[in-house]
This record gives sequence, structure tokens and C-alpha cells, in this order.
Amino acid sequence: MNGLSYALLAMLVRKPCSGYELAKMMEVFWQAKHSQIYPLLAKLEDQSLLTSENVEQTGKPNKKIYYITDTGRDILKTWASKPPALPVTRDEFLIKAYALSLSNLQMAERLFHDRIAYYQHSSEARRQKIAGIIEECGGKVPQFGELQFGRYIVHNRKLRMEEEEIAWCNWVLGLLGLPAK
Amino acid sequence: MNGLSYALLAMLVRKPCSGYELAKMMEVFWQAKHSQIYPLLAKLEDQSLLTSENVEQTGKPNKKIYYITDTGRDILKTWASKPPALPVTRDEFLIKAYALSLSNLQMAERLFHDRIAYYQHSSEARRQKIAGIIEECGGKVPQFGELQFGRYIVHNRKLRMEEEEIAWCNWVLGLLGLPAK
DNA sequence: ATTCGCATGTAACTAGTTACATGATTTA
DNA sequence: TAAATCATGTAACTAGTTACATGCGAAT
Repeated sequence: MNGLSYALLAMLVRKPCSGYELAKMMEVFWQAKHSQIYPLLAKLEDQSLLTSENVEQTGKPNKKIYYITDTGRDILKTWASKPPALPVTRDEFLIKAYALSLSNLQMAERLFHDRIAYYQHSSEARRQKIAGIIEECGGKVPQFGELQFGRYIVHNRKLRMEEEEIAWCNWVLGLLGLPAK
Repeated sequence: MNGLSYALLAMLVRKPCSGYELAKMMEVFWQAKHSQIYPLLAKLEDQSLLTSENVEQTGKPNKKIYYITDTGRDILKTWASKPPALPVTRDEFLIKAYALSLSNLQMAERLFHDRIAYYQHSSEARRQKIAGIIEECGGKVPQFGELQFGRYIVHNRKLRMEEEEIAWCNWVLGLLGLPAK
């Protein structure tokens, strides 16, 4: 049982999903490739923390829907009550920013402009995702205890961080004597 | 040559360091254990991207100071001009936040209070670090082109993110009907 | 024509963590 | 007297990435 195992369990509490769906939904707080997810799901099913159902589709490949079991929910609940490990971040952009003394203005400008463009796109998509969650909850913000609450607050956090990243990039552009984007 | 290799080169551009120092300084943008750093430094030295000098000390263990070579600087510069890979974050806290529907109010309160306390400590330390960088630069903010510039902006980013994390936690406490910290 | 989305899996590899190993000095 | 700081290294393991493998339907 590693971090990814618990991340999968946590997402399956909200709703049963295929491995493919899980891989996409994980992006908010834990990045994992399908090659890591599929074998792990099988292992969690072996341990009876999940069950699965094959769903046949027409025009699309068949899929396997995973369901969390009561044991899975118990294991997750116990783990969730313990203090979390420190977060890990690895961001090549920050190494490049740290090494900026080796660059010229053009390189620096491109580095920060690209970063801003990326986070402008992702924050825009995030705002729509959050609007979608509220819509799913009948136009009301999900409350503590509701299944969507965790997802709602985690996407809001990510949005704040994306917006703060853009603000910081613009602050740096200012230090470089360049206009904000 | 992986991300960590470039992170080490980037830090050695600013000043020659021991592996021990590097491990501590990396924390801002790339977390790595000494067991990964020491063998990598040796490998980078083999490839002539670094050189080293043994420094004998009294009262403390001896240390090995690494210096970046011109080749190392070239390799880093070339890499820095290419678009960075997407950032990776893995944060157990966010899994626990996502799974909050399984928790009671007391558990949620503890989770968020602990998170706030942690980031209040680390942001306070960060403010002092930034003040220290400015002091090192004769009381002036480092300018683009100066060796300290990258370090200055990266610590400022981290501080912004730490403050935003606290703000978000307090926003969540509000949703839970609890007072901010 | 080619790429994208849907969908699942395995094999080979690289990156990262935990534990082992040592040892003096300082601080709580 | 227990823990933290300084300091470097290796061995065994776990986690994560890249590449291989397949294949239809829709959009560009």
C-alpha cells in the first residue's frame, strides 16, 4: 500500500471508475501513468479492497469498472486519520528559473511567457471544472459530508495555485523590466 | 542526465558546495535524499561536469566540495534553453482532503490545523531566508544577471505558494463552519 | 492521411526511498 | 542521556517512466 493505492481508493469512494478514468482524474493531486495504475488496480482487487465489473461497449473498447469494497473503505479511513507525509514536488521549470543567471533576456522571457500561457489554459479549464461540480450539486456548493466536497476543495486549491503561479511569473517579468501578460 | 543532475549543476553555478549542503538547498524545488545525491555527484565528476576538493575539518567530519566545470555549465545552459517537462506533485495531504467525506469534523479540523501550522513555520523561515539573500546582496534586491537572482525568485515563489496554502486551508475551515487560524 | 480519444495491459528500465554503517560535537 | 547537526557512502528495495502491443471511430 503506497500513496497511489490510497489515491485510487479515495477516488473510488466518490464513484466507481475505470482505470482510464482514474488516470485522468488523478491529475489534480497525484500524477500516474496508466502502466502503473492498471497493475495496481489488479493488486488491490486481489486484496479485496476493490471489485470489478466488465462493461462491454460498442464503437469503443470494453472497459473494467472498479468498485471500492467495505474493507477498502475501512483501510482508507484508517490511513486518512494519520498525519500525511510531506509533499514532494519536482519541477524542471524551477531549476531553469534558478539557473537564470546563465540565460539572456530573450530566453528568460520565453521561459516565463510559456509558463504563463500554460497556467492560463489550465486555470481556465479548472474554473469550468469547478463550475461543473457546482452544477452537479444542483447549483449549490458541496457541503462537508457530501461525496463531492473533497473534490470541490481540491480543485479550488489547484486553481488558487495556478493563479498564484501566473501572478508570480508576472512579478518576475516586472523584475526583468518586461510587461505582464 | 536526469532532472536531479541539472538541479545539482544549477546550484553549483551559484557557489561550490558539498553534497550535504546541496541536499539541504535542494528542498526549495527538488527533494532528494543524500543516498541519491552522493552517487550522482560522483557520476557527474566522472563525466567531467564537476570537479571536487577534499576539505579537512576539525571537530566536524571532512567534506568534499564540488565545483562546476565549463563543460558542466555548457551542458546546463543548453538544457535550460529547452522547454521544461510538466511539474510533478505528490501530496498525501490532498488525498486525505479528497477523501474528507469519510471523516468527521474533528479529523478534518486536525488535518487542516496541522497543515496550517506546518506552513506557518515554513513560510516564516522562508521570509527570513529571503531577507538573508537581500542582505547578502548589500541590502538590495538581486537583479537579473546576478548569481543570486534565480535563488531569490524561486524562494519568493515558494513563499507565495506557502501563503496561498494557508489562505486556502482557512477558506476550507470556513466551509466547515470553523474559525480561521 | 494523421492525430486524438477511447481502453487495457506487459516488459524493461530509471529514479527515488529506506535501511545499514560510522562517529565526533553540540544542544535540549 | 537522548537527539540533532555535521558528513559521506553503499545495498536492497519500491515507485515511477518509457516503450511495446493492439485496434476502432471520430475529427482535422
